[in-house]
Amino acid sequence: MKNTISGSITSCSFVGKEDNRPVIVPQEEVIVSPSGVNVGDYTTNVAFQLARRVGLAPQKVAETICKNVIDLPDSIEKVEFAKTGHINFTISARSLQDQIAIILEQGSEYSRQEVGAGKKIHLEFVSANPTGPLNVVSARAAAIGDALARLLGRIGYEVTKEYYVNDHGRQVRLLGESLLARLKQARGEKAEMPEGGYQGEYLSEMAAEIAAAAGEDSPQALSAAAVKKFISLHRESLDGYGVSFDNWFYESKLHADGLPQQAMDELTEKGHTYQKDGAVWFKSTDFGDAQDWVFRRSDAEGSLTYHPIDVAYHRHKYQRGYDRMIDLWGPDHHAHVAVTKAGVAALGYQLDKLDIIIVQQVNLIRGGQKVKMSKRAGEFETMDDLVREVGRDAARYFFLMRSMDAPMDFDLDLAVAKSEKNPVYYVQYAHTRVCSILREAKEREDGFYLRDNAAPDLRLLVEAAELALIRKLNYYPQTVRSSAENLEPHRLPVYLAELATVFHKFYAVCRVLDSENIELSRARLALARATKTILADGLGLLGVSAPERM
RNA sequence: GCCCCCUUGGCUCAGCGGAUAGAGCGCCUGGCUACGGACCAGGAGAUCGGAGGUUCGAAUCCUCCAGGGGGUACCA
Repeated sequence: MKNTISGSITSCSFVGKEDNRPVIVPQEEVIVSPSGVNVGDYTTNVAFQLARRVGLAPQKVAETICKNVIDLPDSIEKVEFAKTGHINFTISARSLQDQIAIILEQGSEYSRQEVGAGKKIHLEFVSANPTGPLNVVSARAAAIGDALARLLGRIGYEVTKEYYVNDHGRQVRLLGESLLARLKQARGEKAEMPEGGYQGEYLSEMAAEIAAAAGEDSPQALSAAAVKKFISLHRESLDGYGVSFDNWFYESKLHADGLPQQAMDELTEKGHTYQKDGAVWFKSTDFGDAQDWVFRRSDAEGSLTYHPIDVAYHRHKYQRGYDRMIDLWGPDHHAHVAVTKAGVAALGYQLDKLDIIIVQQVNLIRGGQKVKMSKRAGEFETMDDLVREVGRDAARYFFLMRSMDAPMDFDLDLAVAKSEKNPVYYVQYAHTRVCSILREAKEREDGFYLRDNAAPDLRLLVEAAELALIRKLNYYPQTVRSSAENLEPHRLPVYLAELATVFHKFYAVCRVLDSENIELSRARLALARATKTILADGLGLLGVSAPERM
């Protein structure tokens, strides 16, 4: 609908001053939604842009444009200019009413758009190390990544969700050594944790089980068994959270194919590395980074650090032919964004295809106090703990409510509260209410559904509350699109909360089931069902359930 | 030191260069003989961290400053 109006504006012309030279309105993004004042459904600022070019006041320009608008689509009831210079468009009631039939017919396809045109997006998220349970930041990233994947899919992208598994290298070896130490300690033998080893209590708890699976007590066998175990635990946690991945990519595969070494050699050949202190450094400062990084250690084997491996991994993504790659990383990887991009650029790949986004920290708040999460055993909250405590719906909704680039306070008390204070219930309750009405309609003798086969007369929906509700429904596709395109899934919960509000207002004012007025009841039932469709679809995109009863 | 993120009512946050900056919580008033009161109506409460700049127009873009957070390993 937005496009239709845009089309009508771009095709109208403005006659300039003395020379009568027609000035065509620029075909830029000129339509914006009105904010604040209730002036119409769409507004445009073209008059401001043209004012200077033609040497007239914006209001005069707006007035002239309004008077010369031609080919106004039927969907627009009126075009007005404001004294500020804005030109406002109001969608006709008729066109709004028709939206209901469209929503009911299209269902979740109502928000389907083809702006992605089948382009392939690679979305990597969570990618936690298989050395411990998933934490709350992983839970945040999982909620966001999963919602983004659905949103991008909805607007026509082909999305691949990938989980990168660090199953190779130093931290894996360390994990095996830590386990061995724990095992020995459990047997009463004297054993020291290796330097920088994994202290977490979960390791002691799992040591015996892992040892049994490993079959032998070598660090190698133990770490392999532990990695396997943690990967399956991660998978379980994510399953319980409703998040699945299309692909689990193992770092060991990169090594098996010799890709990190190859990337390293190539960077050296191209002159992007240098020797210092016995190590090989990559000149990432040449590509805008704040510092250079060691890529090959000075140890006896000349082993590679994490960075060239990650560069190789990203090159592998490029080679797989994605049009765009999006990584969601935790705040602890902050400094690595620049070096990874630098490495990719040094190998000659286009950086504009790659977005590395940092999902910021999560502070758990209980009783108004920050929950302390030290690295010491048992003192950090895992993703499973969180989900167990607040439930999957509240966890996902809370994470998705907030913009991902700001650290967030997660109020545990609010998330568990089964009350009006809890934002996720507010939205779900709207859905439940519709379901309740629909149940009632079925049970009643009035035959709201079965009176006849004719479609309900949507022209009966003329109340302000009814039209306001349809207006909000009509706005849904744009919300989906902007959430997806801007990689800002939090816009959707904001919208859903607004939709719930408009519905609750409608509910307060407009009785849906009225035996005295069957035709109106049927029309309002259609509106209620359309609302249910959008609420359920929106919640579904967020991975949050839309309950029939609460 | 350097890099990144954040700063909007008492609190937690929306806000897409445009009109009178919006929600929720908390606080104060009201509202169920009806399809679920986990709801609705109304009120108080904001010099959008500060100073410059760009612009017809800035919470939004740019620069500087301040405060908060994170990072700055030959760990990942």
